[in-house]
Amino acid sequence: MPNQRNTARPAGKKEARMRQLHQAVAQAKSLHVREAAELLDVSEMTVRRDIRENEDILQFLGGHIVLADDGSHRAPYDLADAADRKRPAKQAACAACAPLLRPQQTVFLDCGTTVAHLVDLIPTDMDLTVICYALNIADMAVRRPNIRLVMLGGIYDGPTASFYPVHEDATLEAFAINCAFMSAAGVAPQLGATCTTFREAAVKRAAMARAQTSVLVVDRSKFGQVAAAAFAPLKNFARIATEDGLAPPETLFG
Amino acid sequence: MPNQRNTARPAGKKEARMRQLHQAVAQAKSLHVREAAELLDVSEMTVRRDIRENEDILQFLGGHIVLADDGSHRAPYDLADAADRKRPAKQAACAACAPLLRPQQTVFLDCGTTVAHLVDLIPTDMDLTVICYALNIADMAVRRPNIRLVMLGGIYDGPTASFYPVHEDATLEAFAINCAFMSAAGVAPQLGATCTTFREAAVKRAAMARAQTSVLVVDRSKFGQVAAAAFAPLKNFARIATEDGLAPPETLFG
DNA sequence: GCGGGTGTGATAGGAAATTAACAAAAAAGA
DNA sequence: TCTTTTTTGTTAATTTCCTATCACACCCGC
Repeated sequence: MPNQRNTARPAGKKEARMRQLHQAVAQAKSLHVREAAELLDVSEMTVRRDIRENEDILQFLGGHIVLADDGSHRAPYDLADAADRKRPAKQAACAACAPLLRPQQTVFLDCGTTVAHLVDLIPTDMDLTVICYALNIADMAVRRPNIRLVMLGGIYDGPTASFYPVHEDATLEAFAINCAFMSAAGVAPQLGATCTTFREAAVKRAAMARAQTSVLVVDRSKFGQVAAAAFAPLKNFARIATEDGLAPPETLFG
Repeated sequence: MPNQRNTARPAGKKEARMRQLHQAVAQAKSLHVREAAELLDVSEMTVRRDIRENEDILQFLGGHIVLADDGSHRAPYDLADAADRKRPAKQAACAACAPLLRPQQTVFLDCGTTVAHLVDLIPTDMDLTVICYALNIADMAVRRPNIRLVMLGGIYDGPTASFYPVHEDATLEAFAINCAFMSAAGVAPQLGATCTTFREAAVKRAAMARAQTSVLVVDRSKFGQVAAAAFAPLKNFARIATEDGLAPPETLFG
């Protein structure tokens, strides 16, 4: 299986085209096939083929190319990441922890594409307060009239589509969080849950500190991975949700 | 002028349909004509006609209905408001104050659809720090790699698509604003610039307090109007930008 | 009840987009 | 170098969308 490369990326013309296309579409919000073809200097047919092979990244909408899936991943520009992302697994993990949602509760939703799927699983008649700091999450939550949305502001970071506080942020202190749904770039037995940047870790820790319960939502491909910034030992999570369902952290890693 | 009703609204079948359609599209982000037709229980042809008459609200994109103008006004759900909005005037007002932008500056962009057009007028090679608290502004600014975006967080308010702080917000205090581009619901000689809610006024005042210069960006239809919350006398603005260009506040209202 | 107007539905023509199939070109491997 | 495989371009056929036109139903004023 030659598609098992998650680190080095030996170019590949297709991938380069998709990357450029994705950036152009993200910027313009929609691009006509014809324009895309001459931008990439290939035939219209090739553009169609490229997009069909990455249907979960870009999509056709009547001759125009748009971001797929309500642009819920407008954030992860990198197609290497985009390609290895397993959306079904992430959705399944979210489905596993959706039953934890209770009406009138306040929940924290972490950044990334994983917990974003949780928004779709909130019943349309369940009143809920959602606290987030990622733009893709906010974008989705805003469409739900039954959700009271609270956003933590700060400086925008493109790769995570999130805002990071410039000082200490007092917003979180105004809320008591019933359940924090956290994502992670890596999950390992000793190092616990890790993410890529330290300021991201700081926000995560702040949220978990104010949460009654924390749930880690990851697909199993994150197991054994380690990223630069550790933000919580596994003991701090009441449950870990994966595509295989909810499990207490002790039962993982033997 | 029978379109001067901003409170009572005597139904109108078309208007009711558009309202429902707009809500459905805002929620689903895109809706096929066929689905829309059976949702409204009218013919496909009627849906097309409805949308063509309100092209600045909803738009066709190859058989699918999407929010017009990149969803930059995802906020103002109310079609009565949406109908009276004059986009060209607002764009012209923004064009008038675009020359005030300087590289490396920090600017504040107020909420609403008016100053949103200013984002489109920022040259793609001009590095700029933009501070905002409205989701539609953030949505647009994020697409520009040359913009450093700062967002003020808080509780989301649907009608203005903005976030209002839960406590005092320390974020603004970390920045020095070169120019604040403000919007208003009304502009009147004695009462100055007014907006609809008091918490909106509070944010506006806080921003202007930290700004070297403030510019009021409005179309002339706002002149003589008065809303509930006054946030600044006209003297506090260095310039007022309308579709007729930039003018000092003294020259208006004789 | 009788026109005039408006709003709505149905049909057909043309334009555009999507698909499929095949040929040419490029890349990879032996 | 030659073959094999992959990738790309072209063309044609099919489907889909868009527009225009006409016909019918409804509402109002007279």
